[in-house]
Amino acid sequence: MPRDTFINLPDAKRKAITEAAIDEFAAYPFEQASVNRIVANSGIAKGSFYQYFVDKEDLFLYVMGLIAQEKINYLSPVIRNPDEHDFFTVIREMFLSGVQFARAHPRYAAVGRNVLGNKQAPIYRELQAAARPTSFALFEPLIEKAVDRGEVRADIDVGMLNYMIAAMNVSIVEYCSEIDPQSIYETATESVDAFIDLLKNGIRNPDRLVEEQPPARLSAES
Amino acid sequence: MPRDTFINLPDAKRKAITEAAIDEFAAYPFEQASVNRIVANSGIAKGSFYQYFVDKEDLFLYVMGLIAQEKINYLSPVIRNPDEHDFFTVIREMFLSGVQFARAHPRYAAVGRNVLGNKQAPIYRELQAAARPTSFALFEPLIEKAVDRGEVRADIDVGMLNYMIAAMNVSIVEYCSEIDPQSIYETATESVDAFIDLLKNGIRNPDRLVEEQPPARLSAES
DNA sequence: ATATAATGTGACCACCTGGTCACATGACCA
DNA sequence: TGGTCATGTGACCAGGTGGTCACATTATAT
Repeated sequence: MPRDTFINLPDAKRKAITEAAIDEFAAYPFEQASVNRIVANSGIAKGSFYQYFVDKEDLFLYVMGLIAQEKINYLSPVIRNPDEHDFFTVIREMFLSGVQFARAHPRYAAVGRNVLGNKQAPIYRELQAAARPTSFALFEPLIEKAVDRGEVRADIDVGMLNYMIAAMNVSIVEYCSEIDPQSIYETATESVDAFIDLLKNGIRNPDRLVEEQPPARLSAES
Repeated sequence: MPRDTFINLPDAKRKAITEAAIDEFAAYPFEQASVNRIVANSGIAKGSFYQYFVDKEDLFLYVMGLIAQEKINYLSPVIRNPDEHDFFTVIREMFLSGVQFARAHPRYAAVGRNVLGNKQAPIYRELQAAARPTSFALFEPLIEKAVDRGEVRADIDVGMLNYMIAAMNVSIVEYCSEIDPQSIYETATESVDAFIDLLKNGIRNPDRLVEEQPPARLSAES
């Protein structure tokens, strides 16, 4: 946690520091981020920095907190009340919120990407330990409920689907910002819908005759 | 490229250096990897290192070359002759080869993960620029051919599917090594098959009556 | 045995890192 | 005005970085 001296700082100064920190953590993963650059870019003295934060990590966690809070603002009512909606509607909203968040706050998204890489960095494990329980605990029951409702195939591996959807949630943001960096809203929506459709219906041609269905698993005598 | 002095080195010494380098790049991303640690762990003098390699980057690219070559060995005949097989058979083999490679060479896989994170690091962009053309150029036509053959839905976005499959190829390795670090062969095969099944058929319950099919895209008046 | 070339070596370089600390500055109060 | 206390400051620290270089060692060839 930042020290009181930081909290009591004039808004302009506090903002300057915060902005410089976000820039730095967006440009470099935690280990490579430089306190020297941050203080230089925010126009404060090195010594002052350590009166505001106990650590580089202290600052980093503070920034992550800002990001998390802003991210929550992007969760639509649909996601907050997931039980009242179709499963695919919920994850569609989730994907969309991710894409929109990344477009509205590209620097925040960059920070997130930097921490999501380096998964074996100690700092990641700390964050993960804190955040995972909530995210996973919230989502798995959602899938189970979707199965109960008959929206999702009953033979699905819940853990695996959970993992895959989480992975897709990241990939789709990457994909959208890659094919259309300016990210027109409609393009993103179309991409998300296409993703959802793939997830929902699969990519197999449904018109195809199912002659050779049995040997779906071949070449491995396990 | 390593200098001749490195190529001409006695096998034991060359191996010691290579091993130490792999360990280092598996433990740290390129920027944080330390030449000092590498020379210490391989028992050579700092000066000697720079007679073998021009750079830290030179060594890194050498190691990446080793990994790429070993990875190629894991590509089954099915992948080498993709046109002769069903599309889903090909990507099944691809996923499997990825999982098996990661199990057989965990350090290599760790190096790969470290470079796949830090996507904005200069070193990544260099590698990507070199490797992407081949990987993408090879795979996209495969999807197109699958569509022509009627194996895959014709209304699919080829670019997106390509992206998604590439992303899944990474996620599934992560998933497999997470649920079963020792990675029994059968477990991995089952997981891959489950993934393929999801990709193929989607997660929607096919038995469900398609009453509310039309309003699949709702809540966005785009 | 001697000259020459190739290779091994670690002290050293400039630079950067996160973090500290003695001191300067300034605000507030008596 | 003088005293007290919170805040601002940058020189400084130990330690690490990638990379160099003058020199020692070894191998080769004459």
